[in-house]
Amino acid sequence: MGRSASLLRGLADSFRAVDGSWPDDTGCPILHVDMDAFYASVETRERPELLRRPVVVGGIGPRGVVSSANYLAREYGVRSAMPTARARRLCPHAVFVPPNFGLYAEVSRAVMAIFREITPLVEPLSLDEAFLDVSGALRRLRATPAQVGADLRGQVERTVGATCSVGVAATKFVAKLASAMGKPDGMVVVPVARTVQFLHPLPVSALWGVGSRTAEALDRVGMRTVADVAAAPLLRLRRVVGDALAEHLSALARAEDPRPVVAESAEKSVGAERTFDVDHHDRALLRRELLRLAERTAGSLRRRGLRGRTVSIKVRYGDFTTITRSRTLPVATDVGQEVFRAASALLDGHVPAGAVRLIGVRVEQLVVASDVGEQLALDAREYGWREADRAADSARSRFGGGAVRPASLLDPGPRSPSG
DNA sequence: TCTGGGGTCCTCCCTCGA
DNA sequence: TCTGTCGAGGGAGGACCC
Repeated sequence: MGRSASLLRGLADSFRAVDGSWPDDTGCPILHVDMDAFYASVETRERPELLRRPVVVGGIGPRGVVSSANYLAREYGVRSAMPTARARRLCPHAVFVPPNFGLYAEVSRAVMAIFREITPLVEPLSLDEAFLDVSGALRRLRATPAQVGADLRGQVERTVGATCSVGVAATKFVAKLASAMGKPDGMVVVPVARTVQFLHPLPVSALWGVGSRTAEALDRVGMRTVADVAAAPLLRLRRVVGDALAEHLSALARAEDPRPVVAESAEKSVGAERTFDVDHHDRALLRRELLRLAERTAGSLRRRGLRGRTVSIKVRYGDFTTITRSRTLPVATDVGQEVFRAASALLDGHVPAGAVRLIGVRVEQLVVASDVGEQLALDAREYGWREADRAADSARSRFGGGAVRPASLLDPGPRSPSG
């Protein structure tokens, strides 16, 4: 461990909750709760024989990547987003499991229900993490935020049999950093008065919105820590990362993050994509896959009670160059055939030939279906397809997902990691 | 090392109408 | 009638997050 790493470790330890005591949590109503190696934990819970074995959840095909790895697998260098093939080389004796998102969603619902018993102000970020604003619940619970966090951790473990880590702070950004420092199975509390001391030694990549590209750009001008960003004049930062990101990073680096915990937020787009096991040139095959993805996307829209106006397709070639093409429809739709027609026209008219690695469909500019009603502009053809889609949805809910599908999809299609 | 899938947000460029 | 400007909205691409 290098000097700066051990410095950070020492810093984290000074904020950690140990044996029922923790730093001053006055004015720290924001909790960030993050399940530890969530998918791998759920798999282990379902299959106790996996206990004490390295477990890797991810795509098991030749182009799969790791979604989650338990801490035993991480000791071998396995990380999420790593190609599964590399994970196999690093840890050949690990158990590799394909993801079961239905199961994870079910466990996630149980976890979120625990959070909502504490406060209605729960903002889920994904299946395995959420922000909670407990400021309104403290009096009722007769507890401080850190006590709420400690109780919640026990309750989650007893109810779903998996551990979580909690960050307690005055703002969302700091609470999120704190929970990451608490991992695994720990809690970190960042007192208001020590927030800057907590933030400033961290690398710029700790800032929300700084990935590898932005970190490189900041490094080129000598900004390597959060303290460097906090001290930088806004004009200089703007020149490096653009106006919006500069404002955002400068505020975060100075511990300013006024974003509230928002219990519900409207979805902006819905889509589906697929990476093939091998690259494909065949347009007929690509079009069939596009139909499958369009039907899946439209199904997701209908389940959510949404329709969308803009249909976009994404094509990634074998050399990883990626293009997107989009078209805005006159009226919003949730009909698979309508989405497919737009997507197919984009593929035929705007996508150069080549070896295609990935193809995807996305629908944007979403509106709530019940707000739209049956549009007057709807022509007889689309009305017919919508009725057909509804009948198919109802058959699928009774007889299973594969019960109804377009005739052109009756052949199994090209193989992929996701099936 | 060789890069999934589902998303959000930002920037830049272009077109169109006022 | 022609030209310039400005803002809105669409489209494309990229970075980022989990």
